Amino acid sequence: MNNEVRVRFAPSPTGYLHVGGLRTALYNFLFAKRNNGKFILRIEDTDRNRYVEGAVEKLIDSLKWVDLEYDEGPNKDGGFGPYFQSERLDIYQKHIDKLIEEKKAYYCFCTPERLKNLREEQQRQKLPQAKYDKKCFHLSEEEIKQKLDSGLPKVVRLNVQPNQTVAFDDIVRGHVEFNTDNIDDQILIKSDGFPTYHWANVVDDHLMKISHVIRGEEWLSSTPKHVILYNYLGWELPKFAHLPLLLNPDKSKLSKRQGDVAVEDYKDKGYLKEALVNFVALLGWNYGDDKEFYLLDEMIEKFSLERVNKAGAVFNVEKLNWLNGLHIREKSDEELLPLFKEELAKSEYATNNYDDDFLLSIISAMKERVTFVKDFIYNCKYFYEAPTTYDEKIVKKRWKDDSADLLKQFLEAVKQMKTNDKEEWEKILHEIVEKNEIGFGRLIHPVRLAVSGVGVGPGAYELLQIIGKEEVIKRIEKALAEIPKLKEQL
RNA sequence: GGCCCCAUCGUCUAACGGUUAGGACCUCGCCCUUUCACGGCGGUAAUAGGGGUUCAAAUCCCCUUGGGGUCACCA
Repeated sequence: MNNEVRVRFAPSPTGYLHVGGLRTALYNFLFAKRNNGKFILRIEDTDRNRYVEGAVEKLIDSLKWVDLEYDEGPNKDGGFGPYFQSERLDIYQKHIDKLIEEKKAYYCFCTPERLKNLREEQQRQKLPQAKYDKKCFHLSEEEIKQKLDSGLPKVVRLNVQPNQTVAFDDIVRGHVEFNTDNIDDQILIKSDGFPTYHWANVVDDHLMKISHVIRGEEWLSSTPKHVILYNYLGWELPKFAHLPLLLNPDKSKLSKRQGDVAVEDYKDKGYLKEALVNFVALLGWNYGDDKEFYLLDEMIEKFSLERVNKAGAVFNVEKLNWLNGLHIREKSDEELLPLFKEELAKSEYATNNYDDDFLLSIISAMKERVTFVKDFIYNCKYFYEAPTTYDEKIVKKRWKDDSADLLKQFLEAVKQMKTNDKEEWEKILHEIVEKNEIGFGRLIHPVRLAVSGVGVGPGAYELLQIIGKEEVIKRIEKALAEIPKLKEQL
């Protein structure tokens, strides 16, 4: 027996990677890397009714996007494959036969109708819990053989012994106990021959030598069934760690109804993978200090299951936004450039060919004041095109009686400019301010308005430099013609 | 409803018997500043309630309340 850490992320391919799934995958990944173990991806596709075209690919793409590369899994055999449960049917069958032989599991031929009636009857009697009545467990050998031969639809159920205590120790929750009276004879093999989650999961975790089962809390109440199975099979129990749930703002389990839940939604909205991962990691885990900015490698160094919280955590987008801005600011301009170009390609300016120096100068000017990479476009459209309107509030507030005259002086000075250096912009601005003996804002505000159409943005010298001499001249001439008229109307 | 899990500012969390209950997001104020931001400083804001145990309880135990999960031939 070796004690290599092997963990798995075992999603069912329902179409996309849920952010809750991302957190589960992340903790598995961090735990594996922290302990020099293996992170395995296993696809739990045992429900053929829920088959979704392309879901596995999307799942893998999302995992790849956030840099959670698996060590073993689809197209990456580590000797424990296949990693699709739908390709392991014979394995589940082989092990179930042994269980049936030992009466630890049994065939059940009850029809869905009978099951439905049974449940309804139990509800009518206000029984504390609806459970299968074990009818088929009491079938004689002959009856079973006869029904089997006749090809009746059948399932295989777990034979749960009455009134026993099933206990296990959970790394995040501690000691947990259940009484088997509250546990149903779970179906292990469905009538279509496919295993249920419970059966496939236990068999695979054992065969794939999974050392730690790290999954969402929604699995806690079915864990005793799994424990019973491990015991029946004589297999060693893995360590369990049930993670707190991710919650909607109203504290219910995070759902699509109340916002975006797919990783790709966040990607599309322009979140950085680093920010999403950082954020989701902190939903249920912290190292014990005040650090909140994390890159994947730093998390690997510090992660431990012992410091995972028990209580569910509300997925709070505002903090995610803050982290996104933080991660943008932590990246170099050069790192940001390709991300910026991606957004540009999706924008109305896609067909324009901007050179890197221009884009880099926008990044440098705007980096401190954005939340998203796409803000490099939409928060400062004046870098890409001349303003078509002027912010009325700013016109009202900043356009004074002498503004037109000052702008004219500025225009003349601009026309004389020899370079497009920041220093020269600064110089001519200051000369006009001194000559007219006015405050700096008196000139700067009208200039900003004329050139950008708005009252906010980066520093004036940078602004002018990025827009450039020729364009500044055009914009000021236009503003001179339009703003005074606008001012009159207000 | 049965079973199980959980419970510190609005939100994410720290404090693993002894702290003026700390940090972050949000929000508000001030500073920086040509604007908006960034940044800095400061404010508002929490141990769900009740019993125990203890010299001492947010922390341990019990009850109540509240929230959540789960009770499928879905995972």
